[in-house]
Amino acid sequence: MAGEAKWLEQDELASWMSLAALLFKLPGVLDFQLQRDSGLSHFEYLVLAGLSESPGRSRRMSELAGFANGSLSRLSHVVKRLEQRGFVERHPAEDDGRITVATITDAGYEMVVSAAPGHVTAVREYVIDALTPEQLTQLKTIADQILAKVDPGRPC
Amino acid sequence: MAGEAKWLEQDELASWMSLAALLFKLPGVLDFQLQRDSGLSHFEYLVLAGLSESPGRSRRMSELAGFANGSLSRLSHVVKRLEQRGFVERHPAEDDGRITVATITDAGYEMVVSAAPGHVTAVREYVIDALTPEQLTQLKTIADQILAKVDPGRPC
DNA sequence: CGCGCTTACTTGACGCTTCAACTCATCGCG
DNA sequence: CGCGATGAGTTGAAGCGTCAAGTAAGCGCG
Repeated sequence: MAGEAKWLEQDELASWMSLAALLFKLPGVLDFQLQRDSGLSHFEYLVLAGLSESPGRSRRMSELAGFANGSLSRLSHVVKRLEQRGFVERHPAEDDGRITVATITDAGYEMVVSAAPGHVTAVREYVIDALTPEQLTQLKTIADQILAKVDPGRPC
Repeated sequence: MAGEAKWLEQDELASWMSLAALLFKLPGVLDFQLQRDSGLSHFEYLVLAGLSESPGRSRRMSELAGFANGSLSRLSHVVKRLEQRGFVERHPAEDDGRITVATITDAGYEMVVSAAPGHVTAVREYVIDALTPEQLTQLKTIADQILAKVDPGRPC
């Protein structure tokens, strides 16, 4: 690789270690809470939440995949499982037969509604309450700056 | 769930969304870089890096699992694959036959040495260079505070 | 109007992680 | 010493994500 790879300074390293630990642990506890209290993976939750907020409680697959930050293939598998569990339905769009529209069922809707408060509470407990309002602002700025480097072509 | 689940305020939500995006994307690009340039997953890298820095380039399995933040079972599978690739060796400890000691081979050592600069460069590019020194300090403080809530029984 | 190209999704196979069983080795205690 | 309990790792099956290939519907141009 690069012949000139500068190792990290002590305080850079310390910051990175803290961030790395955060990157590893926070998703873990949030996933765990959802799975334990609602039997949903985080991705499944995002899918159901996305549908529940969409007009007609429906959305086409590729849009939904983008919303949930996953590949179309992944979404397809997940939606198949959610359909078997009775939380969503799939129908081809009337005007274009290539398009599949996923719709959340009443059972699915109740599932999100019951899962959401616990999830929000967990986010509040672990993140929001741990920080001062000022730190929250700093965090947003920091995260956005890193994201701009990581994924330059994204809105905001 | 909790009857009293307070939803997030607008700016809380915005900060959370940025953090959530970061949590999702940053591990992705870092993993991708390692995989592409060195053919190692992040976990494999951690295992090899952990061994390369240990006295005698060796460490017992359970210690190594803790270091790499993974289960013993996961480590066992991974080390088996790394052994098949010729990067590590496993031997029972002389004084206690229950213990397995993993040792990195020369090939494995060269692999970490060649992988490390690219990884460090990626961290620098995506994280360090995106922030001011002051923000790096803020980030460490923020991450540590969240981690204290998430995982109260951890050093520092 | 028909034939190839593109779009939108689905499917199957493979690899990795997890979970629960299982195998040994060692320790404690009578 | 013997034997159950505990500790350290390993293994196999099951589930999820990814990648590549497959299917089917629309579009476009001769």
